[in-house]
Amino acid sequence: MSKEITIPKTPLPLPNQAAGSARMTAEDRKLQILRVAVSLFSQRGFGGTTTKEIAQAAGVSEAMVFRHYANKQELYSAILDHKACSGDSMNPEQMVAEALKQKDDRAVFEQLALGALDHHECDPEFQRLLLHAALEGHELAEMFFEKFVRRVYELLGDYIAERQRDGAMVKVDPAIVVRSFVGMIIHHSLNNNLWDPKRRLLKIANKDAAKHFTDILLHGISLDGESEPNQGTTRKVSENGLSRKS
Amino acid sequence: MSKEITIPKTPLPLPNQAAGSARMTAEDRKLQILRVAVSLFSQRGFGGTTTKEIAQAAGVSEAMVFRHYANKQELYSAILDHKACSGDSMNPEQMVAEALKQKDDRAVFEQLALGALDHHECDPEFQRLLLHAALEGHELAEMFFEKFVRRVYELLGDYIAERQRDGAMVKVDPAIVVRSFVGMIIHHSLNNNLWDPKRRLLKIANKDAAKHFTDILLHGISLDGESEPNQGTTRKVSENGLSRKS
DNA sequence: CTCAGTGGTAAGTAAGTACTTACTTTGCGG
DNA sequence: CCGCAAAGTAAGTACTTACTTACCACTGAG
Repeated sequence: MSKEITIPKTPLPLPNQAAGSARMTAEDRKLQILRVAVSLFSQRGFGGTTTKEIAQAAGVSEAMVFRHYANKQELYSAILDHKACSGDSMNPEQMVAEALKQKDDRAVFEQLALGALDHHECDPEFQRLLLHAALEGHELAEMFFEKFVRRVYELLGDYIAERQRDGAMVKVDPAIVVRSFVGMIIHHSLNNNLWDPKRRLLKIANKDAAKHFTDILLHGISLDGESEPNQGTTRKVSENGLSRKS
Repeated sequence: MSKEITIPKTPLPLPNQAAGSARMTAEDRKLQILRVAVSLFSQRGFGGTTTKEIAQAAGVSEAMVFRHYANKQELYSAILDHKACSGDSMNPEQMVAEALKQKDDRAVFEQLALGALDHHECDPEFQRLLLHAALEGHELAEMFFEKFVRRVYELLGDYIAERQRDGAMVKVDPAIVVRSFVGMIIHHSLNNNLWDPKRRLLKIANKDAAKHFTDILLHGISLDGESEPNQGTTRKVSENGLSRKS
């Protein structure tokens, strides 16, 4: 008697479209298997998903899974490939190309934020999949990091450096600024998708979130216009009460 | 022949202390099993870790694992319990109690950030474990959220609301400000522990990171002292070049 | 010395697991 | 309508998994 409980196994999410599962072309079936596998892997992870479950969810026998994908690992890789490279993936460069040229700081950050938030919202599986991959040390997590995250850091970092040279932003290591901003966005998505899907702590439309994150990054929340933030270490903003301006 | 590859399985991290594994008291052995299990679960997750591996890593037979923990699930829960409740856990309230009373904004945020960053740095297993738990939908992830995250949001949120009433901070929903700040911190830790342990994108001491995150939150990176961030939607900060002040 | 109690094990067991084989159905061009 | 390749399956195989059982060895109080 195995008492393995593993993960509460929701009662199988996809008996799939119209049950019967009429005969499909190989291509279609392959894609369909991939799609149900995406859903299962994102819910239970690689180790937590069995090929049998995938087959059942697709409405075919297990052998079909292995007809289309040499082994489980290959299916997993195919999924990550598909998710990372397929058209619906985000393209940050072109997304803010216009704003970058115009040096419209607000537009650059806000559009990027909104794009990311929307993307994560309408495809929450992606974030889960990626997290699972990263935790499991899958090479494609690394690939995603190299091909996407790094690009965002370079894109935004270069822009910030330029604006610093313009005298429009204080001179902090641009990477730190990027990390802060990306952190706000990713963490917010992660909260929405993983920790607090009911939005108990914060219920806010993506548009507003993007706007506020951008506000905070560009203006900060303090009212003062002090331009030299890196001074004494334990300086107190004010002993008591209002610091500056009403 | 099973071709299961699952996760590359590093060649077994812990043959453990001095091999031989002399006879221990039940209590000691139980704790030792828990400790090696922490390490394995945090690396491979629940589904990815076998009881056999745990036993081997502890240098005992599998039966010993089940003598001390009724089943795998119980061991997993014991771990999360232990991690979440044991003394080394963070206590945000007392950590910044002093600063809160003095209304020392900088100290409040910076100390909290530094505390969290240090904690995540010296116990990276915790973050991984928690992520795994959240992804797998384990109830103790929810518990952590309720008992810890929520508290931080209330603590910081209340403080920010107070400072807003003081006229010391702009009036945005405090929850958004908290989310932004927590986002910077957690995301930074996540980067260090999960995505970029080599610090290719950003190599920075926790102290400096805490300081810069606090700077950005409290002052923002723009030089202007503009106090009304929520105005027209697509306003451009400046058409070109410097916006305000040098 | 004895003998109960505790720390520990070897060797199971039943139910998975990934993956295979040998076979049957189906649709479609000729 | 025939033939045949491609879509599909049932029933394995070899092995792993969580968990159990029945037994051993050391220790120290009486």
